[in-house]
Amino acid sequence: MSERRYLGTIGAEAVGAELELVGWVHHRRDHGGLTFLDLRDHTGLLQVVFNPTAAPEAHRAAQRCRLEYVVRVQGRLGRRPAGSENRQLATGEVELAATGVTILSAAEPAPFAIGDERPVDEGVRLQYRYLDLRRPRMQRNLRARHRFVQGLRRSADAMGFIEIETPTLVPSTPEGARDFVVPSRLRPGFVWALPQSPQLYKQLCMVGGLDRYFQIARCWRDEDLRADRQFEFTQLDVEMAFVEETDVFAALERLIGDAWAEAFAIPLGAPWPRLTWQAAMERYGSDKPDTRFGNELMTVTEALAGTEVRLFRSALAAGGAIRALRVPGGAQLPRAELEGAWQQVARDAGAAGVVLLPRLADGWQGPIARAMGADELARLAERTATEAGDLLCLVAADERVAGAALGALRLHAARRLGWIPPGRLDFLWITDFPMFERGADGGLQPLHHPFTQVHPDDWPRLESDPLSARSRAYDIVCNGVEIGSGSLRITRPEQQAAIFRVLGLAEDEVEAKFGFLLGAFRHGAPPHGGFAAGIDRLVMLGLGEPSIREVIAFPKTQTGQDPLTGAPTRVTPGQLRDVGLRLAEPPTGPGPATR
RNA sequence: GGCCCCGUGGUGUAGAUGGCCUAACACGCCACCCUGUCAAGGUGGAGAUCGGCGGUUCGAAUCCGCUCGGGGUCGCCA
Repeated sequence: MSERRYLGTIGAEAVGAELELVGWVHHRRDHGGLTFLDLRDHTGLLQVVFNPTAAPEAHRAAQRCRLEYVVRVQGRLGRRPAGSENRQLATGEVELAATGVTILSAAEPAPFAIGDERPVDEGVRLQYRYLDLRRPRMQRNLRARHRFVQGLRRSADAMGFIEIETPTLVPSTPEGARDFVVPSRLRPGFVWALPQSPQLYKQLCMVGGLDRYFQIARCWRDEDLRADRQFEFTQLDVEMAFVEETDVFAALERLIGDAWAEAFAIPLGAPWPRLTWQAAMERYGSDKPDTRFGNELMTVTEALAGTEVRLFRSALAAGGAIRALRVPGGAQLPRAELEGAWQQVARDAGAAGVVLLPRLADGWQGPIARAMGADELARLAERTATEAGDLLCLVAADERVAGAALGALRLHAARRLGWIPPGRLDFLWITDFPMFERGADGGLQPLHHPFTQVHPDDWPRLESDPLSARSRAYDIVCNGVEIGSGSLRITRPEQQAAIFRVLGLAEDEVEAKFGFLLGAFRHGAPPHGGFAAGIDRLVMLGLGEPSIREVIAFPKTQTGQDPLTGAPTRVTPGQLRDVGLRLAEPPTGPGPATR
């Protein structure tokens, strides 16, 4: 074939040309005599007309064409007869009068309609992903993703970043997420891990004098999947030497802003608002607040300090707080819904429950309101600006628990009552995260990672009161979705040693796990910091998709399987022998062995 | 591991309170008719025992239990 003409680009200027075109049969309209085939490629549709008197051979061949056949057609491009133009179609002024057609590939009837946006069961879509990819949604999404990534690359290049590929067979570390482990054939009994992030390598790049590193990095985490989480995902990974927070912020705002403009033709604006972690927790009960709407949380502990209500009194006696969320217009919600779904939201967030106080024109409703004094209710109304018609939600508990429950209710109310303005994008930075948190085992663990710098004001009390120490870590949040996080890194050995002491890591343990990094820092390490942003989530947001699976070509299901290939598969005895492994239990369930 | 939702021909759906469901509709598929349609039209046809197994019942797609699959979410994701 000479020069390929794409179907969606063919217009009136080509009228009279002899063309040879290829594509999929999108629609077929057989009038017995005249037969129309709509030919499709990724650029659009073109109508091909087969006339039995003008080209009997081609017409007969067209009768055999079915939907989704791949065909090559020859003919002359003509203007459509007056009155038969299709204004819905970009190429609707013209049509190809076919003189010949070749079936390049026949097609069985598709399990679902290709040219139709109607929803199809996602399991079926994934099983036939190659057909799903032909449909408008995935075509649009993957092309937008491509443009987004190209935008990132162009922008990074323009700012002097260089793209480095770091290894995907890396040492396994027990910290953080569960690793995907790869057995090592040449050292039986030893394993590789797939990287959860290129963190340590990019820091080594800084020591290596590369100055500004970036990578479109595939990362793996063997944890349960969600709408916004897959086993493997792609992040924009960035590290910069000789920088402070503001430099990293500016770089990320520009990178994402440039890519956003390129993929979605929307200017994001900059700089993005910054909110400390403390303020986010107080105002939204979340470290990834959805700031597209207000309705912030309030604290009413003082207003109820002298309360007789046992529920409140016992929480206060235990050192807890009473926090509040006002739901304007919420008093009309059915009692059954409040006591059902709304209570459930609070319980799922870890609270024992939520006190739901509808305020009507004739006063507060519910048994707890009746147990409260009139002055108490008046103070509550004043403090929270609750008016007739509103619903007041109160949670009395540990401050964090109360915040989490009301934060969850705030999101629930927003979806239920339509508080979220459509089309809005609220990017913001969350700063000043705590350095440590308590893990499930009661021990301290880094909130970000142990190479994060401590806030300069908090070094003095790092070891005496580690939980109060802030770090120089920061997140990007957009519309309540965590987009990514970063930090300024420690490069001074004595600071790093202090962190490891707080974490209770023995020196030989540190040496075994991170000796290579600490060694590098003894050879002239520039101060540096960076960021990692989830590309799947960014593209999902940009497209308004509800799940990252909609922007990933071949995703896994929630149970971590690929319905298309059947992976994961069993392993043959030979494969196991090669890598020196023996199965403790035979695998159950279906699934063929590979090879 | 917990909680919640869903599972009817190839696809999408309908099938309150169990019997009139020997399961309906739309699209798709097959055949025939039809020379200007474009979600073409017309006529006819094939195709599901209601995810699977077990139970309750005179009787179940409809009720119960278990199980499998899909999805949401909590835990988990330094």
